[in-house]
Amino acid sequence: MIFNFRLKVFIKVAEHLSFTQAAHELYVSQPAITKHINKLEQQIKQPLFKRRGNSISLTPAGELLLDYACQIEDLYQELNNDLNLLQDRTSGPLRIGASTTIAQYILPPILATLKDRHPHIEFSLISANSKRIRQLLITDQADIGLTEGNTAPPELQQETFIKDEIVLVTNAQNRHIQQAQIDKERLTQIPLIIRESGSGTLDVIEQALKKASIKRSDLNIEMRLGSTESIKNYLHHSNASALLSIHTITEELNNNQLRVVEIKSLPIYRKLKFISLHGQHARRVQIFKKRCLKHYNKK
Amino acid sequence: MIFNFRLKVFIKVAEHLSFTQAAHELYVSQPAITKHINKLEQQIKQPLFKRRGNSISLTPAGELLLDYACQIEDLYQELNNDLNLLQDRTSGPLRIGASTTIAQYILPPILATLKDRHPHIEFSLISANSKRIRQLLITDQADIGLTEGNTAPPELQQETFIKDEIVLVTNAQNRHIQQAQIDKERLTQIPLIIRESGSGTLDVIEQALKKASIKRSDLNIEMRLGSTESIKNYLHHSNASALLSIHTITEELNNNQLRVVEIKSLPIYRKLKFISLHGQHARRVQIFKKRCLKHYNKK
DNA sequence: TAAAAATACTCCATAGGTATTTTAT
DNA sequence: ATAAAATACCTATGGAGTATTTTTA
Repeated sequence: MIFNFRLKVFIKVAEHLSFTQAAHELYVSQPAITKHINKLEQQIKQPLFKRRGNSISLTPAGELLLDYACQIEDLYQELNNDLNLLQDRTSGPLRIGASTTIAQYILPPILATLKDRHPHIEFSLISANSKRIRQLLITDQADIGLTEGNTAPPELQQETFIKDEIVLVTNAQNRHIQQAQIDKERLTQIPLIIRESGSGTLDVIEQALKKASIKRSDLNIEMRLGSTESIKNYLHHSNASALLSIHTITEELNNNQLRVVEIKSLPIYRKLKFISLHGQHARRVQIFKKRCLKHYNKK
Repeated sequence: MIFNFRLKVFIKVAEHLSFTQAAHELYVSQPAITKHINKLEQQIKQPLFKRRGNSISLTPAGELLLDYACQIEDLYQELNNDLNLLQDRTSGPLRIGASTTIAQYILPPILATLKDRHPHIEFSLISANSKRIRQLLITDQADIGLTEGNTAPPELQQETFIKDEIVLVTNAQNRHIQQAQIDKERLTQIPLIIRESGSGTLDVIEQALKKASIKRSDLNIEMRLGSTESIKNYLHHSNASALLSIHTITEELNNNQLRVVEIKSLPIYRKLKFISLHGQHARRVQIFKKRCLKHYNKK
């Protein structure tokens, strides 16, 4: 990916008429935006925005630049597409960014198959939170991202990968919960282990509970733990339960170490998505996506 | 002026198929060019040039990039034109780069008139050698340049300003040369003061002498001095003569301090030129050029 | 007074330089 | 052997960050 970041900054600011907003979408600080715009104004020797303290608008020079900047960005876009097509090889590096759960539980088997079929692709997997993944894509430090389907800035293309389900899990020997199903009122009595706040998984859970009119204070939260692995290990020695992505416990379900308890009329779903920069059509990326989808469709 | 220097580097290298040549024309070092190209290749993840030790050629990716890069540069060009038209004011900064003689003797009166008529233009005058002036223009540290008409890279537009004449000058009281004319054989006997080697003035002199079949060793060089002012001061206390641009001695001719001695059939002329980046159509630049030309035409 | 942009400062990565080595004809 | 590009190393500038201040609706 080759482009002019300063122009991109300008376009974003012009689109939103806000330095702060642009800063968020480009994952840089607001003073960084200020400096880019100042530099541009200095280069063209005239102001691009009229500043009115807490709002801005484009000057005629700004309008003109916006027009050209868009054209230039489009050219860069096209260029990058064509360059990707050209190097369409099944060899070379592929930098995948994935949020923690996906990187730990979903991708490893897929990557194993892929490496087998495409030994010349050099996979590298970065795991980080969703925001950081989006940032990696925008700054061209990753070729493809996999995260929970959060809102993303418009230059990021989203595509559904799979549905994920968050389920109630207990130790398979748990005698406090012997049914395969419970109703949502019962849920509030069960001692629960959940992830620390800030986790993507916890966010979805809270949203679903809200829909079902359950307040977080209604829950009987026994403990918050920092990782899925910690939670699973805790469950092995406790009669508490946890809300976990179904994908994180396939092993333990097969071994009969853990057991899923259905919560009647409270399904918690989320979509896991591929995200990539528009025009990211490199062959390796396509191969990767296709394999991911196939892996889950054959089941 | 706003553009992408790295792309410009690539275009230059692609045009000449030479890193070294591109380095010269862009006034940067060869390793700098190497680094730019490497960076580009890294960004697009494929080589742009095939290196064969002492020659290079474009890869298909290189051909593709060249195509787009030219389009992008053209857009930047147009953009800059339009921006210049927009800010067409008779106020603001005007950065002039001029070679020493021009900056010291030719521009001051012109700038005085101009400041009078356009008090809102903020003139700044940088004096340096011709090469440095060209470099200032290319790197957008000057808006307009004035130098002796040397060869310049193709992105610099040249336009003749005035003809300059290098003349033989002596102290007005010099009793060793009383004629108004001498022939070129006599020239070789006269003790001469000239500029140090490297000076643009000296270059033209040597070329003219060569044409007249006079070797430098034929001349009776009494001393080399570092500036025109030094030479003039020397002449005031000596019976030596000097070859100086006619423009540097107008004052002393009026005061009858110095005297011009014509050398028969050995006129030494050079052209002084405006140089600017193509598409430098800012109003202030036009005003400046027009005033320069007018100043000399009215005479 | 509250929201947004500007400023002050610190830090690090990058672009540039010079000197030298490697490479392919 | 030579011409050209690559490499090594050093320096300075610019871009990014955080914390804070200024501005105006």
